[in-house]
Amino acid sequence: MDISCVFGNRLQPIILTHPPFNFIPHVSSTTSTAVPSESHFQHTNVSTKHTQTSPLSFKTRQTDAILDIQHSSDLGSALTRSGGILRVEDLNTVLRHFGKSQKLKELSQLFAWMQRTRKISIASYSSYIKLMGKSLSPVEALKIYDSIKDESTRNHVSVCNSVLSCLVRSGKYDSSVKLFHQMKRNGLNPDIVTYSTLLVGCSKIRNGYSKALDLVQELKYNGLIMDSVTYGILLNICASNNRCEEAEKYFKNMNDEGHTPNVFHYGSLINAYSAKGNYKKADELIVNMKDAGLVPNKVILTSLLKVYVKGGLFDKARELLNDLEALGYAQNEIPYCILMDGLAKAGHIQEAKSVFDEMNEKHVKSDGYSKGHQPEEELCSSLIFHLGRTGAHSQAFSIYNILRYGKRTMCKTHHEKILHILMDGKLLKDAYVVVKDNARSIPRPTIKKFAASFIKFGNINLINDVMKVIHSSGYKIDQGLFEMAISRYIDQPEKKDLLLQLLQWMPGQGYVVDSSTRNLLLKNSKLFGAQQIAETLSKQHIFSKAPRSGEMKDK
DNA sequence: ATAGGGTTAG
Repeated sequence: MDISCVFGNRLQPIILTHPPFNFIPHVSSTTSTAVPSESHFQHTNVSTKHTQTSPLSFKTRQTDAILDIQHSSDLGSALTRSGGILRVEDLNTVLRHFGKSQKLKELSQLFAWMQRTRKISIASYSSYIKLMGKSLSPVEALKIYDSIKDESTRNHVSVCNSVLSCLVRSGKYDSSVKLFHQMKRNGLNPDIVTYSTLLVGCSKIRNGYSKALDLVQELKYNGLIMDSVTYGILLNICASNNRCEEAEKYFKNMNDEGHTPNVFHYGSLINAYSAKGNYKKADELIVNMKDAGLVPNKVILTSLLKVYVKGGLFDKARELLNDLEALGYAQNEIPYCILMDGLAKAGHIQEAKSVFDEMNEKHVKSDGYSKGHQPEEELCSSLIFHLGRTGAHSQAFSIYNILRYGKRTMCKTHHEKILHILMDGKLLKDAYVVVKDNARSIPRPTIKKFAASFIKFGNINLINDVMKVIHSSGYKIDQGLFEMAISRYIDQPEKKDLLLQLLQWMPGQGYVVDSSTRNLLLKNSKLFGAQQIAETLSKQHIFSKAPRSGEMKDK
């Protein structure tokens, strides 16, 4: 079989890295385990002193040899010293041990030694490919597979299944399907492990549900029997694709076929119910689960919380959250987030806020499930969104501030979002604070909208400050805004000083009033003292001419 | 002897 079909080009055989020894993998499923133990000694230089004088039993010496190889600081000499006494099965155990403890160097060194001394079996290849695929790139695992020259090893189901799982694990669904077809073309009979592996692939892709159904049909057609693992994967797929009835059907089938469901099977089914908020069925399932002697764990109860929230049973959900707290299952933000978000969406803003406050009081932490995510921030942002949408502008702002002054870094887009909410709520002074601190992270159109609304409706005493702040953030103030500001001052002539201040500030920053604003000012100049206005405007005029004459001089 | 699953968060 040629794996190159999977990536389209022929992969470099691994042989190149270990030149003279591993050409002929001298492996077949029959010879590997049938090697008589005495023959091991001809491959290595086992210390004669050890083998002859040791009073220990052969079994004990094997155990010692395993420990020697697992813990030696020099694997090469440990293998020379202790490798000979061991059977292939023992070496496979050590191989898996190195894989489990992430000792990659030792893992490949031992495998190379096993190839060289031909103490290697199908199981060694299956394990090695699986372990390498877990920690290294799948390409590396494929190279290993490609380097296998022995047909019966290459075409072995468990070896192929290992490669399949490497592909699936690294998200290469299409490649895994290609390999699957190649396997069948080579006359290999896929087994239930093959199908389960491919089903896992279906659970990781979009629209995997119908592909999963095809595979189930095919495996049944081939006379294979679904087991509890296969059912587990299928239930998972149903739950995440909103296929509640189908999940129920598979759950029933597996029971009928004599497979006892575990917490994960129950969990998937509850999860399927949670999408629809089917609390009656979920409650019933929890009862069945307890009757079966299983204890609902944190994940199951959290899913149940989701069911209640989705079903609108907020009192029951609140009660369940208390239970979760009592059980120590509410140490991360997830359950609070579920309830809060449900409340916020249903318009129960005050209740959502109180759950939020409670969560903060309890110093709930992120527990690593969030993998680099910032769920606390996400839930805040969701709450801010819902609070803003339902008109609770100042509450939204208080949550923004918790985020802002919390230790976490926050996403720049929050500034813009809260700004819109504050403007909707006419909380312009708060909006001003947000702009002042974050002007550079806010897009120009939003700045413009803010400035316009502040100039029209904000505190008149702060208009000039707003102008200065947005200007120094790099925003070029347009005539429309100046005109609005000046009209506002004209409406309140007692703020004449502020108007003059603005007019005097403008030319220094390269701004001049346009002719219509100028006329507006002159028309109303008696309100402010015609003399002063005229003087200030003429200064602007001089400034406006100055840069142009400067340009001329340069030429 | 080897290969396949494991969950919560719009």
